[in-house]
Amino acid sequence: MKYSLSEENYLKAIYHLEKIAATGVATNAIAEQMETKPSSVTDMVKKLSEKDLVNYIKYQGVTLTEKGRKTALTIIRKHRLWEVFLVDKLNFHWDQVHEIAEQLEHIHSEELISRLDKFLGEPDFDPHGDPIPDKHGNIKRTEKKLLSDLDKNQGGVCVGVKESSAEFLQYLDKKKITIGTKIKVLGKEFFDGSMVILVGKDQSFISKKTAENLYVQTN
Amino acid sequence: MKYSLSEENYLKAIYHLEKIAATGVATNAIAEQMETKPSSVTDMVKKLSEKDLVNYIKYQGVTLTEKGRKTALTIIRKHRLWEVFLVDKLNFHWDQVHEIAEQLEHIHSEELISRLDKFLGEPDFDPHGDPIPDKHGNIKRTEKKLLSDLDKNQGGVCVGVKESSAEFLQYLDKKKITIGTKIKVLGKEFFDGSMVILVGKDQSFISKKTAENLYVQTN
DNA sequence: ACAATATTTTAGTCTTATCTAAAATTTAAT
DNA sequence: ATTAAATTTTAGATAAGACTAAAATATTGT
Repeated sequence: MKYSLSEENYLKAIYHLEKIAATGVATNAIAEQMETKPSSVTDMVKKLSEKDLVNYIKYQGVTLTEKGRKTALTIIRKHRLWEVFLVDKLNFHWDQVHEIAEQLEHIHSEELISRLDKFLGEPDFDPHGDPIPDKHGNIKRTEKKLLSDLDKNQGGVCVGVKESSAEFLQYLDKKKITIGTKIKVLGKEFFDGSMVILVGKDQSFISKKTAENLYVQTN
Repeated sequence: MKYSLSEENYLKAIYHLEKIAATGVATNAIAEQMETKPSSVTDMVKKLSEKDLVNYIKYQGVTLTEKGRKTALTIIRKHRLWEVFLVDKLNFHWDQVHEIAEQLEHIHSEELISRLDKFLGEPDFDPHGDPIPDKHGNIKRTEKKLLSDLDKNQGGVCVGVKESSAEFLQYLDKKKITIGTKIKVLGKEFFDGSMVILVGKDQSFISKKTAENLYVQTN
């Protein structure tokens, strides 16, 4: 099945919101995510429901059906594979690729994605450390922690970011932190949650907010 | 300026039709090319005229303005660069890439195309032998050339013969080559100047002498 | 419990791009 | 030079997706 740009974007948004909200995803939440109005969301959600992509009961929010989840995951797969292409092959910086990938993710061609995947070496993670679903929609789940949850002297490898705004990514760059960077907590200030950490060989000071948006793999 | 998918497709169609029709491009011709109805064309053409992309006088067909031509050429540039990507990097066959490139050509990002161009080695021709406009919309305008002067992978349309003996013309007939036939150079032998060429869908072997007597148009 | 507030849905409108049917204009034929 | 035929335009309708304003339902605070 081929879905419209709008339908695909809604599915993606609902998928991401479903991970956060334990209950059915609220109309208002979708509206905010999509930068549209709640009434528009209601209309679209009805249409997606007709197509068996979401479960929808009036006033009770939305959940993805299996079909909807699979569809969302193929779009996310495409988005992340294109991001790898943009960074690895075209040498874009990791904070420049989101907007372009938002467009590329809607190109319809299974063959294209299959070949792109091979061309890129069948990567498991995108440039922000997010996992790339395989063609069946399976995600390689690795437990990752927020840097803010590490204790003093604990260390790990940066594997992703929670927030991926260009501002934050550029800030991380300035701090010489990127996917794969080794980090160790040298000190943690109790009163404001700020940290002194070791980044490679240099000390760095980061705020609680930063630590709460950086995922590390500890092993 | 950013134009809609539909607007871009109309501009492209008009560009291609303008090369054939000496006069203003007919509404019906556009409708056929776009697989739509003449009345739809009239509507769109009015809109393009408002935006100063085409010159339009009722009942007298359309021509592209300078702005329209430039815009059409950037879309064609994108289309052809993506085709090179699909064939050279993803190993698609040259007859599989058109449909996918039709989608990719509408991705909006100058930076992307600039980097893609570099990544591909700034190619001058697409996999079908069509020339790739540069970022300013300039096409390597090659008026009619001798087939023997073409490089590998370059293509063109047969537009004439240098020698017009019956023998030669009969030979061309046997080779299924006539005015308007599309030809692409698949291989060129250095030592005797002979060529393997694609005539329509079939391969053919021709001598240097033959190639030196065939004019092709490469744009 | 029940009023106040927040959320969600409905109803009706708008825009873009398309269509059909009918009218206007141009081109071709005798 | 008229008429017939083909082309093009207009007028009005439709579908997708979004919006506003108002109505319906849920949630919250006391």
